[in-house]
Amino acid sequence: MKSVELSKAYDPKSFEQRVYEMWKSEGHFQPKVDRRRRPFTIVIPPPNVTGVLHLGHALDNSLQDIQIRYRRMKGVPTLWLPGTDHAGIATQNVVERKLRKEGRSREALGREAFVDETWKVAREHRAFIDNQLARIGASVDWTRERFTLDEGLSKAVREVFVTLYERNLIYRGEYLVNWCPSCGTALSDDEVEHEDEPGALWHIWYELADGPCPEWPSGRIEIATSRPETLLGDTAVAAHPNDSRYAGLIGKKVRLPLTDRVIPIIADSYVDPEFGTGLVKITPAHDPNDFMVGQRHGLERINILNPDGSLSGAVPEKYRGMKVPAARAAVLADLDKLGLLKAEEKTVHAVGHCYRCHTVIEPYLSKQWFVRMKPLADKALKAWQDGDVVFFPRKWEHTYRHWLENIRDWCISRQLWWGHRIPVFYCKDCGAMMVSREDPTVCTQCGSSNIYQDEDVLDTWFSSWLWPFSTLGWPKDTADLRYFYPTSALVTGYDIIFFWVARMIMAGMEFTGQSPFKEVYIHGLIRDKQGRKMSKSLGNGIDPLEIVEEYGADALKFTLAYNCAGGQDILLDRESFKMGSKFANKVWNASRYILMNLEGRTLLSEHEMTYNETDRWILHRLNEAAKTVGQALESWRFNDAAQTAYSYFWDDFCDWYIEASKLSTKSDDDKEKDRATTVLLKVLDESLRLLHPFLPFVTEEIYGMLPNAEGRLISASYPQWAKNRESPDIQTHFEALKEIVTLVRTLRSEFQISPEVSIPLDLAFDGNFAHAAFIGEQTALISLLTGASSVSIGGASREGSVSLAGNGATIHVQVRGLLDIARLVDRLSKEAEKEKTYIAKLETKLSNSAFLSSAPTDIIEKEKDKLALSSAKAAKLDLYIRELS
RNA sequence: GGGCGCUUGGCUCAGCUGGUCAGAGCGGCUGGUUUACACCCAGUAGGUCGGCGGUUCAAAUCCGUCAGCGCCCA
Repeated sequence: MKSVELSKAYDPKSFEQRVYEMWKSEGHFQPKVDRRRRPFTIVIPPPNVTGVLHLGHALDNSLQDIQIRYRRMKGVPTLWLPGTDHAGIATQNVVERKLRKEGRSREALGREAFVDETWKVAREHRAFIDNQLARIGASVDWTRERFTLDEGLSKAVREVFVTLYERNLIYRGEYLVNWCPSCGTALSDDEVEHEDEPGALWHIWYELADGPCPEWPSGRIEIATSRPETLLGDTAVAAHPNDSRYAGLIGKKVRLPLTDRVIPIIADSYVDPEFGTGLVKITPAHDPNDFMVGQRHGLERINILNPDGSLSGAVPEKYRGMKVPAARAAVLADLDKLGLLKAEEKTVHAVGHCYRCHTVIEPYLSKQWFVRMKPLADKALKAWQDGDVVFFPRKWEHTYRHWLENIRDWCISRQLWWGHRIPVFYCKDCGAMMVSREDPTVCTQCGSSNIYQDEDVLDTWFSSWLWPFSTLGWPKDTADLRYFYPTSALVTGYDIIFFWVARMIMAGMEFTGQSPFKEVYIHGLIRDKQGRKMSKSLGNGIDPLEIVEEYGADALKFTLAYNCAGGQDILLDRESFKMGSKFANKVWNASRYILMNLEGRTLLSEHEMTYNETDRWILHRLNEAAKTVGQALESWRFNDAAQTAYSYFWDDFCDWYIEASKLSTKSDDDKEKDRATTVLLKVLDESLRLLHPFLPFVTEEIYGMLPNAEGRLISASYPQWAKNRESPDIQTHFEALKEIVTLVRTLRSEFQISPEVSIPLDLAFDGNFAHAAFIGEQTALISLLTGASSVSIGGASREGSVSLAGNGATIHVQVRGLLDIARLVDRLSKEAEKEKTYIAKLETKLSNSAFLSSAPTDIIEKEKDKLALSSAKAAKLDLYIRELS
């Protein structure tokens, strides 16, 4: 057989894209549907079509890829469905910015042309995102890629809207909504981010309309507000009905400052008598609480804002057109001039911002569409209570439950052009409203053709919440839907549990009667080393493609998985990815070594193979690793899985097994060289399988060069734990061997005995040493690993030797002449000291009658064993010290 | 105001259901050109597991409390 030459350096750029294209063109990403087997399905959390994948996406997709590859190799029909989200507000903003730069505008273009333009941009960006996904190695089934605005998905959206309307779960009404003046649209409560900001509480005098009176001689009352400009829309002042201070004022009127209006003083239990002065201005059109007070008291709602956030015609002339901050300043200045501004008290309060553009949100009165959430939430809660959906880690179930139990109706209409148009039509003649699956041509009430469609579009999340089944064909009863739905798992970050995860479960329950996925794995967020969220404005973001360029996609994936523990956030910088890169390099070089030594070798067939002790040891280790990795992946412990694979490959396979194999491969015995090479290739083959989910590219590339490999690694079988691979005895024997080797190496290192100096070793065993027979057969190996000139068992002259104490074994090393004896004595003394401290601890424990009577017997036995070992070791150390002195 | 998380060697962090779990990677230090790998090898550096109290034969691991940091929801 010929050797296989791998390039000297691991260079992921030279093969990653080629390998990806190969997988894709050979159809490995497509599920091999087998009706008899339950499939493993994940739908990708669809990224914004006009966005760019950041490290968070890289993490999310790496984790999904690992799971998908693992299941695929286990022979499970596996589907990972990719796609993108039209992201209404974000995308519209992107396109509007682009238009502005070109000197154009949405308004000038008109709706139709603008939507066309947006489609163009979306298509371009989508190709960009697809490429990013491919570059990080996502093994998604591109033939099933979906977009939330696809025809089928749009049909699903419409079906859901109409059905919910028919079930009386969608309604339209005029309410206070969260309004983003910059985006010019309403938002749902979840799309508002609250931040504490420095502000103030201004105390303002409101004068009684009828002047001073016996009940209120001062003739004026003090109101505290954090938003003084809204007083222009006040329609009442309220006190708590039980607040005796103001009992005499209820029913009287005050003159509203800066206006010519007179408004009543009312009593409402919403008012907190402890807060401020206990008197509150009521602005029903600009505060959610005031809105409800207004409803109870039939107060007028005066909307003082225009959609762009400027003050409307409802306010006195001089304030019209001012934006809120300017209006606030003007109102305060004017109040001060009039002597009506009593005081300014600095405070901090939570201010809502738009999650897309960070503009301050205004409560704004408008007619919008809402989903009645309570009935949907109840079903989603039940799914969780019944165990139909399980969160990993479990703690997120509290967040999920809390949100659902305190659910508020969902404002789903958006004043945008990009999105699913609301399927509601109005008749201009008779005013009828039609909610229908198909576009009507005439009014169903009066037959008039003078009808028009609602101008607004739906919240993007109104399509995202259908994603797990709309992507599989729903509402049609497709083969994919029947086979792959409900999906197996959802992988995402905790930041969208409300937005997305909970709503998907609601929609799944309502429309398919099942939770759309069985397991939800919630991972942490990627942050920089200071713990800050990565963001454009901070400039601390890391582009995953830059990492792919610098270190390779495998390094990216492995590093992320290795650091993904529980649901903890992951703190990273560019340097962090060296970890994965070094590991991939190690895999490359270990393989390179094995493949470069095939020259002239003949591989043995299965039936002529024999395994020596070291072979059985590594097969045992591999077997254990396969078991641990599998269990870890199935319980979503990515770090445990990655760490197990890492230490198996590096520590066991490279540092010990390959080194040990040189005993055979560098021997003169051709038969033995053939045998050893066969085992090396076999173990390498299985190791590559074990590592493939974490390092897909490099393992596939190497696998392709194995002389006896068949097919592609991506579709090869995953190592499974097997009983007949177990060799627990050899495992403990080998641990004893490693201890002996390490003792000698440490001696060499500490006393700087150069590698050229070959030293004779003689081993002696305690009477009850369980590994004596094994060690006795491994003298050649010990010699190789320690650089000893000879290894004998009990008998060599101890003249001129120093002694090293292991657990049950003693190594006599013929180097006394080379050592600084005083230093050796010092070292042995320290070691003996440590041992004695440990012994004392154990003795205390073992003389404690409470311990002896309460602890399980196996624990007591273990402690006794430890004591015996340590005592023997301490005794030996003392002996050696005496011998040297 | 309610809820959650974090505080382990210089740095970033693992440690599930309490008894070799005091660990990893990076960094540091010592020594290495044995033709797989210097993205390497061998060895090494001793951190009261935030403070206090409790439960237990036994706690980094459970409970309480305090302090600091962070997040989510009001």
